[in-house]
Amino acid sequence: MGVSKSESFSVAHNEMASLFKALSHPARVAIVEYLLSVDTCICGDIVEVLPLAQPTVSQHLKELKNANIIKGSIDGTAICYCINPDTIEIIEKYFGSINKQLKNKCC
Amino acid sequence: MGVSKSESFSVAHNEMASLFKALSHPARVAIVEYLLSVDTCICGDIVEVLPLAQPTVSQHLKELKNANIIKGSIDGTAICYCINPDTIEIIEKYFGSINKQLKNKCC
DNA sequence: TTATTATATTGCAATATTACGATAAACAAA
DNA sequence: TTTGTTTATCGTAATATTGCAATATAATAA
Repeated sequence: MGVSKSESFSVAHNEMASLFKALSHPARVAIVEYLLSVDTCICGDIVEVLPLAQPTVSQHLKELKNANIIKGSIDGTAICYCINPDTIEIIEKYFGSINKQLKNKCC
Repeated sequence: MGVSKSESFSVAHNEMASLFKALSHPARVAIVEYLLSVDTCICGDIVEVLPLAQPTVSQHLKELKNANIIKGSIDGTAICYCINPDTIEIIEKYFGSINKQLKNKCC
C-alpha cells in the first residue's frame, strides 16, 4: 500500500515522532537556531536569512508552529516568532531519560 | 522543482536534521524504546513486536543504523541490535544547550 | 548437500514532502 | 481610498518516504 500506518502505533510514539519530524529538515533546524541567536523575538526577517523563497519559509514556520516548537504572536503587520521552551524541555527530558536507562546496561 | 535544497544549508544543520529524521517515524521511536526495554541486546524479535512486515522493519532498522542511533553486530544467524549511547548523548546535549540559551531570554 | 532460520534487497504502488510562482489576506501609512 | 509591507494560502511539479510481496543472502542444523 504505502500509506503510513501511524494508527498502529501508540499515541506517545506518534507524538514524539511528530516532534522529531518537525525538526527533520535542515531549514527548520536553521530556523530554530536563528531564533535562538537573535536577542529579541521580533523575527520577521527569517526569510532573508534562509536560502529559500518566502512561501517555503512560511510553510516551514507553520510546521514548527503545529509541532509547538515555536510560538508566533501577531505584532501589527509583522509576526513575532520565538521558541517554545516547554517543548524543548520535553525533548531534552526524553533523551535524558533514555540516557539514564542506558547507564544501567551492558551494550 | 521540489528538490530538497539540503546543499544550501550548513553541514551541522544537515547532520542534526538527519538525526531527527531517523526518529521522525513512530515505528522507529517504538524500536528505540523497545531496545531500551529489553535487558539484553539480542533483539532479533523486533519484527514480532511491531505491526509491520519484516522487510519494513528491516528498512527502519537500516535507517536507524545509518543515522548511528543504533548499532548492529552479527551473532550467528541473528543480529544483535542496541542503542548507540554516544548519539543519544549528542542529541540530549543539543537540547540542553538550547534550553540553557533560552534561560537567558525574555520570550 | 539440503533444509531451516534470520535478515537484507529489489521492485513497485500509494502517499507525503519540498519548493516556489501566483495570489490572497491583513494591516499600516499616505 | 490607494499603496506598500508582511505573511499565508493555493496549485502544482519534482522528489522522497512508506509498506510489502517476492526474492536473495548468509549462517546454522540435519
